[in-house]
Amino acid sequence: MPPGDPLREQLIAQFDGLSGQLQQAARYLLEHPNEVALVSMRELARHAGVQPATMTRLAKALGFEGYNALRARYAEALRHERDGFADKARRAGSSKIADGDERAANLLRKTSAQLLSLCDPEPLMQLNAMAKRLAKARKVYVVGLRSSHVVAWHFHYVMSLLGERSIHLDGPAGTGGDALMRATKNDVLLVVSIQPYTADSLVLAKRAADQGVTIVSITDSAVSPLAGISRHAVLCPTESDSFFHTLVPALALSEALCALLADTDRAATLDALQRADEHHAALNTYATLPPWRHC
Amino acid sequence: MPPGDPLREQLIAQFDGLSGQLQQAARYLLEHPNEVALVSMRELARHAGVQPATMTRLAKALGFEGYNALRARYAEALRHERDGFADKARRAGSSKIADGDERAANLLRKTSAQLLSLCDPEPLMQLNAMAKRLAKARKVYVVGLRSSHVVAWHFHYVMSLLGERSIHLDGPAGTGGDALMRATKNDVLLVVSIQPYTADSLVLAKRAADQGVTIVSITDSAVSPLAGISRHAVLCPTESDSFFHTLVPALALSEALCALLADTDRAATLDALQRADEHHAALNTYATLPPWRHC
DNA sequence: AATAAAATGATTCATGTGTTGCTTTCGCGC
DNA sequence: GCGCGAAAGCAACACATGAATCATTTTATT
Repeated sequence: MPPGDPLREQLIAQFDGLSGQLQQAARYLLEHPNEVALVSMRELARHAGVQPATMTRLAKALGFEGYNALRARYAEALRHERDGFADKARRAGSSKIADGDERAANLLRKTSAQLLSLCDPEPLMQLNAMAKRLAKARKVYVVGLRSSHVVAWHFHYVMSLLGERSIHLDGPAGTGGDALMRATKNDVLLVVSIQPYTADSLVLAKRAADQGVTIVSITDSAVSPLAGISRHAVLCPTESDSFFHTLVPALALSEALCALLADTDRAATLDALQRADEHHAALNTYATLPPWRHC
Repeated sequence: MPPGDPLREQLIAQFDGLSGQLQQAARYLLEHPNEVALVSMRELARHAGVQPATMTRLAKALGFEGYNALRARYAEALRHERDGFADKARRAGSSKIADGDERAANLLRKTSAQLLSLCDPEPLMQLNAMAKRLAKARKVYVVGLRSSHVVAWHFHYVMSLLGERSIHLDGPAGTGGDALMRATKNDVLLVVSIQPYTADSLVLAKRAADQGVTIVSITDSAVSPLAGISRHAVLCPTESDSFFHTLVPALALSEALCALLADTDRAATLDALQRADEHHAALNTYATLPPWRHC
């Protein structure tokens, strides 16, 4: 559909070689590219003032297998128009890549696009609001079970470098939720859960909500069980071509959240990192020095 | 399709009153609004993991005459979104994006680009080679400490769904590395470590290498201490504008690795997932069903 | 525990779809 | 005027689609 689209160019290039009815059909495609995928061929033909068969013939004249192939091409253009970079991304990996490499490349490209989709105004707004709410909490409890453990743990780990406000609800022998008993109305519970939602997470969140604790969540849908009870919910895509859902967008959100929180009090952050640095230096935790030396 | 769309709101509002299959269908509509008008009802139902009839029922539950009316509504939204797209792009830089929004967007965009950079031939090749090596290992030991715990744990979690070849070197009271004592030359140790490299990880890797265990690693540099002793090393970017290094690319690599491994024996994978599914169903682990039902 | 009610799955059906082969029309040189 | 070839219209077909119906399972209620 955009002026630079290769199909559009082809249509224009071949136009003069087409004849009568084909031209009329082609003209309609050029002028109403978005209609193509949204209505049936017969209806499209009616609008274009052309016989249905002409559309089939045009498709073949353009080198497509049949009309459906042409239609699919327009549908694809519609899907990816929002992010015009999609073509760029697709072309990027077009060089000589091996059989199995293509599989991995597709997974990574798709995930990359999902991260970009998080830059839409809506998730950004929620993320920012969540950061503000977390910043003024007395304590921040964090829970994320099973696959979501990845995100919850990472959030807690980073926050624990910055202070002692974060409490990870993840103890052995099922004691994970116990710390919540001391939660107050000034506290916030960050719940991370994506489909399939772990039952324990939901129970814990519900209990906390009843206690008056503010719930914020990183989850995957506006109709997630968490979205209803959350003060703020950031929605992240999780779809993947593999058999499990991807956690990469959720983790990226967690990192962004941590960055925003660290920004709210730069002085305190630097001070905390200084202490952490000294601590780890004394213990020889690291084989090389932490990287925030030169910030 | 936009967050404020009345149909979307209605869908969310009515969601709790819907039942089972209807909810699953509704969820798919919410998460893939642009697909609705672009594919047939039956195909949509397949993607949503739902019977075709369910889509008809959902349409009527939402007050539409039939599915076609619903579909027309989505088609209209698609048409209008594109109209609105023009001026949205026009005032893109100007409008109300809060200060913190830009910060988060920058982080996410940068991370997204880093994922794309993993689609270069070099990392893909390494990743594929690593997957092949892991596929024929007797046991796969996994270690990743501190921030890298995120990646190591995720890899182990997914692999544990697929079988019992994976062993996570992460026990309490410093016993994490003990399992390595039983490692043989037929085993592989996957080490995840980025700067600053945790000393314990390196010690463990060195010991394993001396035992004759094959080392593969996800790390951040060709001159990482791990790269030298690794049979295969996938390098991932970790740079971030925040004070900590990003783990998102490393996690994405882990996911891709898992997908490649799952692909090597599809039958076994599906069988293992079936078992996992039954297990969790019996225990009521999840509040909703795992998503791989309809693959 | 038994029954009713609702939800889900499977089957069937009428309709609309894209396609194809055939007929008709049109343009053009002889 | 007459054939000739390409383009355009037409109608029938095979097939997929959305919807309606009935059977089965699940869930709730008494």
